[in-house]
Amino acid sequence: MQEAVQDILKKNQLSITGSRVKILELFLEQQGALAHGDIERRTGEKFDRVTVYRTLQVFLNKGIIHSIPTSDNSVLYALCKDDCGEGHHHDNHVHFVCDTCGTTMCLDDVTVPAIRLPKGFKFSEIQVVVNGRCKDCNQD
Amino acid sequence: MQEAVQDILKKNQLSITGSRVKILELFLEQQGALAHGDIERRTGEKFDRVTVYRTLQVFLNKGIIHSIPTSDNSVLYALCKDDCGEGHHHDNHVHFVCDTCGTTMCLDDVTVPAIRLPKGFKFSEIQVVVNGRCKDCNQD
DNA sequence: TAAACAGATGCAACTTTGTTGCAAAATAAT
DNA sequence: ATTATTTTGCAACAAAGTTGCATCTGTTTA
Repeated sequence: MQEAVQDILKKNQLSITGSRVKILELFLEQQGALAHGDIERRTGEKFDRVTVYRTLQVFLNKGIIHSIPTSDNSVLYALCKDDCGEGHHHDNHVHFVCDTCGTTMCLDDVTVPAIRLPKGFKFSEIQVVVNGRCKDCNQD
Repeated sequence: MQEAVQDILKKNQLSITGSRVKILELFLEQQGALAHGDIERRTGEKFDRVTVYRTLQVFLNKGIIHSIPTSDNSVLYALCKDDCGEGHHHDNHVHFVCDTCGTTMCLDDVTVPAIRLPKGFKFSEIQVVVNGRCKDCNQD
């Protein structure tokens, strides 16, 4: 774990600091997406709010994480797959929000379908967010 | 226009008040989606911020408008088609955000494709937001 | 390894966005 | 026209996000 974290930071030419390590660890040990508030809470408010914002911003810029638009318009972040480089992401997967347990996750195996746009429109990115009931919640 | 507005309000059993009429007019005379801030500005700050929030909330509940999640996580609203009733919407269309002019619009003719979810997952709603360059901006 | 540099952090102050309770005003019903 | 019901505006607040700056930490180089 420690190694993975340091690897990611080094690969992105980021200095290894307390907040970056801790926040990356959170993402690695968690399968779902995290909101800014989650991160503050789960770091035990050890870091300043501003630091968390800036750390997330850096991770976003580097393509380490990506943000997910949700229908209630809260901001969520999730780890990118390795093939996301600086500048542009290619998170070509569907996001799923469970209405029962509230978890938001990446469905890495579900690719975004092609969309036939009207004449004159050109797309650069397509976001698909599915709401429903996740695997775990459907077992009850 | 005036009639259309009053019609919509009556149909939804809402009293006809200044802010509701004005805000509905904004939506009707505009093809794109509106952010809360747009509405405040374009009503000339005639109405209290709180009133605008509450009016939008009422319109949402009644199914007169729907909200659109965007990748930059701002909240946008757009008029629903007539067949949206109170409680649940069926805005089965794709939303488009133009990266050039910033307009967000409903592509009413582009329906949301079926998504094949992994075993155990059940969907209730699917949101598709496409970023790119709109018709108007591609003519330049 | 220590000094020097660059970058990251924390703090304070502030802006923007959204919410709540309540009294006053506007709308609808009688 | 009067009453009852909604809606509105105000004030105060809470949450979310930003900026500038001094201080501290991590990295580099000698």
